[in-house]
Formats: sequence, structure tokens, C-alpha cells
Amino acid sequence: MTEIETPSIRVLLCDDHVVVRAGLLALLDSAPGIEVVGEAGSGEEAVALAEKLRPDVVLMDLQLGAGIDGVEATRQIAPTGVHVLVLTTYDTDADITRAIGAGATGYLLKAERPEELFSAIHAAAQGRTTLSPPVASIVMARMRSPQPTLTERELEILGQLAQGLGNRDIARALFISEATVKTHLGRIYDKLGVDTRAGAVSVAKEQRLLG
Amino acid sequence: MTEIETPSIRVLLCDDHVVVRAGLLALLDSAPGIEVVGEAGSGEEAVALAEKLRPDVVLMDLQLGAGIDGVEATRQIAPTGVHVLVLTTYDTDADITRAIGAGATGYLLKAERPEELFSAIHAAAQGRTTLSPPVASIVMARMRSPQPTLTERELEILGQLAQGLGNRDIARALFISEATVKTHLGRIYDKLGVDTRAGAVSVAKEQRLLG
DNA sequence: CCCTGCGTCAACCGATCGGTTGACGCAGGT
DNA sequence: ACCTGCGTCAACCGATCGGTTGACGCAGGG
Repeated sequence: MTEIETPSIRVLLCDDHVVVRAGLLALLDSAPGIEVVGEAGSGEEAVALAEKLRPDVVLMDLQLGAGIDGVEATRQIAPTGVHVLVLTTYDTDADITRAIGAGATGYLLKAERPEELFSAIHAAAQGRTTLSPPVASIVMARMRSPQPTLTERELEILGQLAQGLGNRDIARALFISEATVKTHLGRIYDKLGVDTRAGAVSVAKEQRLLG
Repeated sequence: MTEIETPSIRVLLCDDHVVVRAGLLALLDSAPGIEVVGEAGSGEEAVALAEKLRPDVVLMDLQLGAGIDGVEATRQIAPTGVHVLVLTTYDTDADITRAIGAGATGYLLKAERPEELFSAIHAAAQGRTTLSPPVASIVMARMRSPQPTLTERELEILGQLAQGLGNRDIARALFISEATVKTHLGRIYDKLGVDTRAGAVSVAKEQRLLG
């Protein structure tokens, strides 16, 4: 028994919460066929370690406190051929879309059962996709009725809006005319299904479209 | 060695994320002198199990998805003499204040080192308070300059505001005059340090004053 | 008993917003 | 070459907002 028959899947953890990381480490170490080869507390660290350790799977949280977020880290890691499995709390449309767009292999919620996590890690190691049921539903729903996506510019406007700025101030901040701001706002209202600025900010914060 | 010299501290976990719970379980079981006697996935469950199991410490997350939140659960558990140690992601003013007000014995962030968690659990078991450094800072700051607290009524107004309602609609919804709404809004602006409704919603969402 | 905080209401004003219509240039894709 | 999406701008209107001042009743604490 000096030979390992099935080599363990080498996993890199990325989560800014030390306690959660430690917990996952303890949890995964108890699972057969999975070996945690590294931990990262930030997106930058994850990118560096992914390159250095070349794990089979990176278990990635999206919310990473300061620095680049999980989506950006995924965007940098995925092209190197390392599979990224997103494990996060949020099941909002915007997060899922961005993560998939960034090249995530799978998307699991922390509310998922541990066995699901284990099998998702196995799946991800082979490049197969696993989605938590609620996430899958959202993806399906979006396929059916492609939900409006805010453009870059509109997000900028929204950002200023959330600062409580008036149209004139927004116009000055972005070097455009007040009329343009109003045009954008109108489209934003349409896409978000609201008709006031306060409502727009509210929805934006809920959908996590803003920081 | 049939006798246990120092009986283990009996801990009840409460977190709506199964993976996190499993992780914490694995982590705490590896710690000497700590024994996890139960797990709850909701506030209601935590209240019931706390009464039934009478643990030494309840490790409580604040965000619990559906049902009552961690603060409410704490409010119900604390009076029974069971110590509640809050372990959460958020270090916002409002959360800390509410948790302490509800009777939490300590307040730790998930970003804390596991050793801190262990010692905080020991401390909590004896009724001693442990605060994460950032949390302690916030508490101190608040002592120095008692930050404006929104009244019940103002929070109601704020809630309507976040729905994107106009003053007239808010007035109707709360059975008061439009003038009163404006008066409240003026005070809300003052307290939140903004001067527009969009700004107020933004700050409110950031401070987690609203759902 | 007085004072403070809270919630309520009124009337006024200028500034701003929300909605509309119509238009132009530019890029990317077919 | 065409079309679509995006970003830009203009002018207009009524409705709404933000700010102000002043006022009342009621509860709780000193």
C-alpha cells in the first residue's frame, strides 16, 4: 500500500474569512480523495497560488473584502486551465452571471449539503459543471427571458445616483450633459422595473450591482 | 482516565449555511475542551435547541435567511441564561448595536483567527465578553460620539422610501400627511448625513438598516 | 412642574426630477 | 451596405422634491 491508487484531488481554498477557511479545511480533509494544498485569503493571493500550486480545483468565494473580488480572480485563474468552483452565499442574478462570464466551472451555495460540495469538487476537477439547484433555476430563467443587463455607462450613472447626486452633478462628474443623464436614467428605470431614483438605488443594492 | 477532568464546553451552532456549519463542526471538534452538541439552520431551531440542550454557548450567525434573524434569536435565547456568541461576517454599526442590545455575550467576525474563536468560546462559557478588534473599535467610537439612531417611525419612512415611493404615497401608506413625511425625511437626511432620497437609501442599505 | 424627544401638521418657494419625443454618430455584427 | 445597440444631446412640461419656519399634543425623565 505504498502506492496511491486514485490520487487525491488537489484543492486550493480562497475565502477572506479565516474561520470559514479553517472550517472548510477541516471539512474537506475528512473527505476521501480530496486534499487541500493551499489557502488564500485574498483574490491576489489566490491567483498567485493557483499559478504556483496548479491545483485541480480552486474553491472560490466571491466576496473577498479588500482587493480584487472572486469574479476578477476567477477571470485571471480560469484561462490558465485551473478549474474554479465558486462557493458563495449569494444567489443573485448579477453574481451568478458575472461568475459564469468570468469562466467559473461551477457555482455552489454555502447552504448546500457537504456531500454536494464533495461531488461538485470531483466534478469540477474533471471540468464538469455543477450548479446548486437554486442557481440552476436562475440560469434557466435567464435563458428563457434574457434579463436586461445594465451597460457600463448605466452602472456608472447608477453609482453616482447612489451617492445621492443630482442630475447636474452626475453630468459634471461624467462630463456629459444633463440631458444624457436623464436619458440613461430613463433606461435604468426601465431595466430595473422602477420609476424613481430611490427605487433604482434600492434594487441596485439588492441585486448587488453596486459596491 | 474514566473521569473527564475539565468537562468540555457544550456548544450549539447556528448558521443557515450547511457547509459553513459542517466546517465549523469539523473545526471545533478538533479543538480540545469544546464539544458541539447541536446544530441549527434557522433562528427558530436555535431557540428550540437552546432550550432543549441548554448548551454553554450558542455560536450564532446574524444572517439566517428566512424566518427570524440572529438578533431576534439572541433576544429570545439570552434571557434564558444561555450565553450567545455572535459569529458573523458583518461589522456594521447597526448589526453590532442590535446584537449587543439583544444580549449577545460576545461579537466575533468570521475573519478572526480560529484560536481567537476558541478562546472566545471559552470566555463566553463563563459569561465573559470577547469582541473582535474591529468590533471593539466601533463600540468605542460609538461610546465617544453616540451616533444618531433612527426612530421606529423614521425607519418605516425609510422602508417606503426604498420602495421608490413618492411622499404622497408614503403618506397614504402610513396614514399621515405629506407634510409629516417631509418632516421625517428632513430628519433622516440629517441623521444619515445626506440630502437626497437616493443618498438616504444608499446609506441605509450600506448600514444594513433595511432588509 | 418643566423640559426634551417624538410624531404630527401647515404653507410656501425655488430647484429638481420624471417623461416624452426626436435626433445624431459610432461601433459591431450580418 | 444595413441594422442594432450604445452613448450622446435638446427642449418642453407638469409633478415632485428639498428646505424652511412655525406650531401642537403627548409621553417620559428630572
